Amino acid sequence: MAQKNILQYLLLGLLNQAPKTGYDLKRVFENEIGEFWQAKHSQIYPELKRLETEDLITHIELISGTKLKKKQYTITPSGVSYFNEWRYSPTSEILASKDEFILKLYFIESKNDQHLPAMFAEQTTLHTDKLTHLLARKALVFPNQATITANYGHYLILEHAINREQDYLKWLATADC
Amino acid sequence: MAQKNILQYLLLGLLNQAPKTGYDLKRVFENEIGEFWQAKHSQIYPELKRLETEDLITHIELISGTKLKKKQYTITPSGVSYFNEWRYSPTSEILASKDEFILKLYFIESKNDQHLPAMFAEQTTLHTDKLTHLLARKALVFPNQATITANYGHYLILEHAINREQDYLKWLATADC
DNA sequence: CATACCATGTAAGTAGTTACATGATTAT
DNA sequence: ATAATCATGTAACTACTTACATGGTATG
Repeated sequence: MAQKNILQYLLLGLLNQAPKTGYDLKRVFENEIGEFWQAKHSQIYPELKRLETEDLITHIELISGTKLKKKQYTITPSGVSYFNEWRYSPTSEILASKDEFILKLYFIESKNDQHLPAMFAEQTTLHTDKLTHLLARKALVFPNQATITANYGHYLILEHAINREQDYLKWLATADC
Repeated sequence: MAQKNILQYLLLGLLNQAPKTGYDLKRVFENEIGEFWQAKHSQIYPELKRLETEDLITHIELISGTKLKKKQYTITPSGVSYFNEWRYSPTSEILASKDEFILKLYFIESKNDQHLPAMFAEQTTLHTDKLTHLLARKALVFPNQATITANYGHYLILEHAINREQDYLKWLATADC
């Protein structure tokens, strides 16, 4: 995945919602959008610096407590238009999803391979755990209609993640026999 | 995706089925397993060279026509055991699927956003085309039960890809309203 | 005879991970 | 006081893409 620099748009989009620090952004990747994009702090901090040199964002320094410095980034007007350009442009390519389990399945030669049941059982556990976690998050973050309306995009993405796990589990159940 | 070198296992697994040239391998990525892993020839050829220095594969030179040289790679016994180690080891981590469309959705603020219908329509077209293509491939490659039995892993992976597109389309249909 | 495909390679660059490094604050 | 978390950064490396480069073969 070395080509489009989608990270920059995500950072701009997140800063377009509200000013944030690098650490705040890092946490968004760990939580809400982590299901569909990952970024470590070691990638986020340099990218924020680069975006600032491009005048797409600016920062001010805040002090937490007595001496802990943090940089709060804000999107600039040109940052907003650069973000909107991406946001409302066609999304033609379906980005690759890589699935190591499916690849291992590819090398199975027979329906009766003795390893198949254990492999399916393992994935079922894994995806069940993930689904449970996502459902718990949904219940926590969206307890009522007002919270959904206030964070509609986040809701959509979480719903999609839940849907994806449910379908994956359904496939595991039917494929394994 | 910079960490596990899954490509090496895929190359070994494919050579474990039968000896192949780099170009043969390149085509497998374009066709059968391209739905779940991608690799360009510029990544495949150097990796084959590396695997040979590790004594996991060897090659002989063949001549096509009168002078076109090609290298046919064969897996070695240590290559087979290295492959099997991966193949039958637990697959604990669910690898990230990156979806640019879902990320764009994340930044939608309201259910009534005027851009939503066009965005969903575009994705519906995209995934419908992909599904059509996959179904055509299935009909072509697996015309009868014998072809399924002979390439069971390939069948499983293609079925999963079809299933995934169907579920994605189902979600697009219900989420868009 | 030209186009598409077969066949192999390298170079340069971008994206992303892991590890190294440091220090402050909050909760237990 | 100690562990978890807040907060920011860089260095080294691996994975992957795009572009450059070359030449043979088969089909119409």
